Amino acid sequence: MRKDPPVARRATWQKVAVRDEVLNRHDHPTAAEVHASLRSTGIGLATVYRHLASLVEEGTVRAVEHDGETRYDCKTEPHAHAACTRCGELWDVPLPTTLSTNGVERMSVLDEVHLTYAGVCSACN
Amino acid sequence: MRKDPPVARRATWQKVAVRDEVLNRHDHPTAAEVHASLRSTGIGLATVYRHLASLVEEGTVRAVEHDGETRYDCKTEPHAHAACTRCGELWDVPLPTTLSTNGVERMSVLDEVHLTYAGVCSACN
DNA sequence: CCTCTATTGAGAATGGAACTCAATCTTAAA
DNA sequence: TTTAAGATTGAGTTCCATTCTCAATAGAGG
Repeated sequence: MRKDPPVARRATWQKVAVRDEVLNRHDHPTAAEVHASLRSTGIGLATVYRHLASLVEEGTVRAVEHDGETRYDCKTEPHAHAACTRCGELWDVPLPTTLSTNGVERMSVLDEVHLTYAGVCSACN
Repeated sequence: MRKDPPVARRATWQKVAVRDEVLNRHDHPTAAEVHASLRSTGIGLATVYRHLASLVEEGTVRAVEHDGETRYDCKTEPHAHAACTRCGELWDVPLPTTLSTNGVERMSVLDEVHLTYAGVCSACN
């Protein structure tokens, strides 16, 4: 008996603010960072989380798990990520043009491929 | 002024138990699952976490982030994972033999490549 | 203006992971 | 052995990201 998830249907100013904030920055912000950027509007943290979830569900933005927290990505086309373990920076890199799915036969429906390179960026090194 | 992390140096029965448990199962258990399996020994959950962390640091086992929790993998050679979003099962798959690192030039030291396929396994479908 | 429902936000709840610290165990010296 | 110094343990606490609860509010359609 699960309650229906709270999916926003109306385009309230809160939803517009959250969407615009994520779409306008390319630095993969966390929910807390989005909330911080919108602090002056008085929006609540729970509302930010709610709208981020619904934007992901709609396919407007993409969620990226990194280092135990969820970051949001304005770029929805398939792509990989690279992360610096020193400074924590996360940036986009193209997905290899050919990616063999050898050994994934047991998967009858392949939805997503998550590829992340971890290392030290040249700035840190 | 950070306290040194508690790295276990002595091979206590607790450490041996945690290591053996992870090395003997191929189902990518979580810390809580390892703790549950060792319940009869009376080992503490914090001790399980500590030894899992030190085993990862030593390179004896490998940590895999999946669905917001850390799972432990007895297989340390480079390989990819596949996860069923329906039943939650996680299994090993080989890494593609050639994986272009196109666009990763900004990374001066490449430590790890994390590749995970997400979808629905044939059993669930 | 009214009613009904969606949405909001403050705060509480959750859950995995890490930390604290007194008690216990080891080691190596005496 | 006996002992002191130091490492390890585990119960409980704390942390932190995220989700949930619920009373209050806002809008849409009458």
